[in-house]
Amino acid sequence: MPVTMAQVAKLAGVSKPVVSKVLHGGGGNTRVGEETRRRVLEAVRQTGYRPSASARAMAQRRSRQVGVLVPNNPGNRFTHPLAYETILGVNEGLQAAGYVVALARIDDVRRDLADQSRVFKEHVLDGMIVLDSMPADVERRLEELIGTVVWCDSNVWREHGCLRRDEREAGRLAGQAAADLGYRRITMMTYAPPHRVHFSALERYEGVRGAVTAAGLELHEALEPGIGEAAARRELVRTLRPDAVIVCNSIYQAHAVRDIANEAGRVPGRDFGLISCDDMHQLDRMWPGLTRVTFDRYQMGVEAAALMRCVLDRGRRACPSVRLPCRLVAGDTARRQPRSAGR
Amino acid sequence: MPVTMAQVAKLAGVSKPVVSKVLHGGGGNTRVGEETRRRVLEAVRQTGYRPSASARAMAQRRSRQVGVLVPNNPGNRFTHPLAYETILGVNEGLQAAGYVVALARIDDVRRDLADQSRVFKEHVLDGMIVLDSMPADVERRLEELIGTVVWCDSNVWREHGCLRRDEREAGRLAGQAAADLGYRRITMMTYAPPHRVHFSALERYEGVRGAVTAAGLELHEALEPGIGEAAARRELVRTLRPDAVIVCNSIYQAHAVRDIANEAGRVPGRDFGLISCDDMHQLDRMWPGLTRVTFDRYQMGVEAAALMRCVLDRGRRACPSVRLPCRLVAGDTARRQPRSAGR
DNA sequence: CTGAAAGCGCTTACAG
DNA sequence: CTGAAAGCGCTTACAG
Repeated sequence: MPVTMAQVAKLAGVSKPVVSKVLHGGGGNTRVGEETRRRVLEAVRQTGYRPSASARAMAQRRSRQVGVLVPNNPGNRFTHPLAYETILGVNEGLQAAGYVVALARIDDVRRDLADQSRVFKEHVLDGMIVLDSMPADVERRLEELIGTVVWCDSNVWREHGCLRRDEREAGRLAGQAAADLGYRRITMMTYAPPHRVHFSALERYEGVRGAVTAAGLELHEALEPGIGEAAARRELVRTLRPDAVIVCNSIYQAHAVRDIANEAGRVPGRDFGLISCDDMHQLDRMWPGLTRVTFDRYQMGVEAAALMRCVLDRGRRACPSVRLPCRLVAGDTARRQPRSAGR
Repeated sequence: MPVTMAQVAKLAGVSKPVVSKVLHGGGGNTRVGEETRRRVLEAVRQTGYRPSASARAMAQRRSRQVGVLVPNNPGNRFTHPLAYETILGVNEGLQAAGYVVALARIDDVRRDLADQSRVFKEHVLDGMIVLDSMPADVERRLEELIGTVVWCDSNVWREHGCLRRDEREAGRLAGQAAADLGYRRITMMTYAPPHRVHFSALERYEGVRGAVTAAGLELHEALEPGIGEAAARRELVRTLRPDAVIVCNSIYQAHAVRDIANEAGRVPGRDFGLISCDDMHQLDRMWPGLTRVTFDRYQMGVEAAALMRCVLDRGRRACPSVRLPCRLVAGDTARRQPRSAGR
């Protein structure tokens, strides 16, 4: 049997409210005699008392628990691994404020109420941070189930309570770099669109295109070849030339392109240019030289946590949405091209 | 104000215990009249009632909440990204059994009680799944704070309640492959040891060495060059020959080696052999051709969840530790070598 | 099969 | 500055 507050109170020779005040100062009348406080803390120490979160939650009618909803498409149980960086940032930002972070996955929301996760079926969360985009019906459902939602890196974008990287700027930086370095042929890798396109793909594309056409160049497009698509892979290899640069949407795409190139004995930076609109942690070890737009996803998580606290403490209206900046990292997979015509 | 069980009971014209029984059947005397049950469910539907997790937790003295502890070394806030795969598996396995998964990070345990995370400071968890190894003092502390701990992919290994990949076998498979393919010079990449070496590094090394020496070959070793270490990188490149193979410990290391090679215009599979003892999700997109030992980390999470449920339901003694298998994926970064001497 | 009562361990007004 | 009481929303024996 764990130690209870009543036991601590008894040992300290005070009442429960006093113990409660000593442990969770703040609120209006926090004043407790110096001597009393000492006795209470000593009793806590002696007994090894640890409060019961559920009792507190019940009395206060708030769990001090925030959920993080991660995407989990049926058919791909492990979508969007980069979300983990953000999750850890969220954890840092929330736990520092006394919140516990609970994990939830998108499938949970879609199932019928009967076999839903407790995160949705019961009242467990004070709020939910949604990472990445969700199907529209899920988004609607969420706001009913959980009062307080913060949308992070999601297609949902409103005046308040949302958070995003400036994806258009990411695209612009990548496109600008391609043009500035003097590449003649700029190709952006695109995806075959899934059910619903993530806003970042559109924004990045617009950003790249804007910068490239502003430089008076044409933007080519190419679909990322699948693993088994030998013909498409060969086709891609054919476009790889020293004065051609591939602009990738994601880091996975960049890896895939390097792999396809390597397979044909080609190396980025030497045989063709390669720029990624996105980044990932550990890249400094895996591929430090990749020319890319970098962005601190962990920090995004920390900011999402701050936004959630704002919404929880001061209401949604008080918390304007945030757009986070990004910057270019010059690497060696895209290099300055020799001037073509006489200077 | 959320709907309460009392309101549901009133609307259905029954008492609270009846509602409780209808909603959470099981236990001894679950029998409720068919008509009564119908009325209750109808009332639940009409009111949109959702139980309060904390009230239930308090009455039952269990939170139905399990923590996942992830490593988070000071100085590297984002250690071990692969853990995310396991976390999602844990989530799947536990939420299906009605548990909520909470995240915790190692730093939380080390700090003084005063500013610890609530996950440790209060009673919030029924149990904790530890992913990866923790400093020894943390491990000791954990068992005091949380009664029920499951060790997953950790240096802690006992008769009961632990879970690991068979790392020795992973090394053996990699070493065996290197030898079988006919490479003359086999080099294993090692790390400069950190504070405390993860068991997998030792086991993999032993596995590789066993297989290589059994084949009558010598196992060379090399330290993974850091990013700035130009001399070491050149040195590594010098050892790259068509009849030489590099065996990497981790997937990050494999990427790093490929990067160093590419920098010098070398390509794995053509100019030298490359085998990884480890794998990661999304590799099928990033680097499908890498010859490697594969292992389903997500599944490990699912199994860790099962182990936790076992420990929670039937006690530690009833749950023997588990060692998970792995297998080789033949890729194209390591190829069969031409026979040297006459056949 | 169903209901009334007690209790889980806290916090929050409310008196002193 | 401190204590006694009521209440948070459930579940668990215990009677009927």
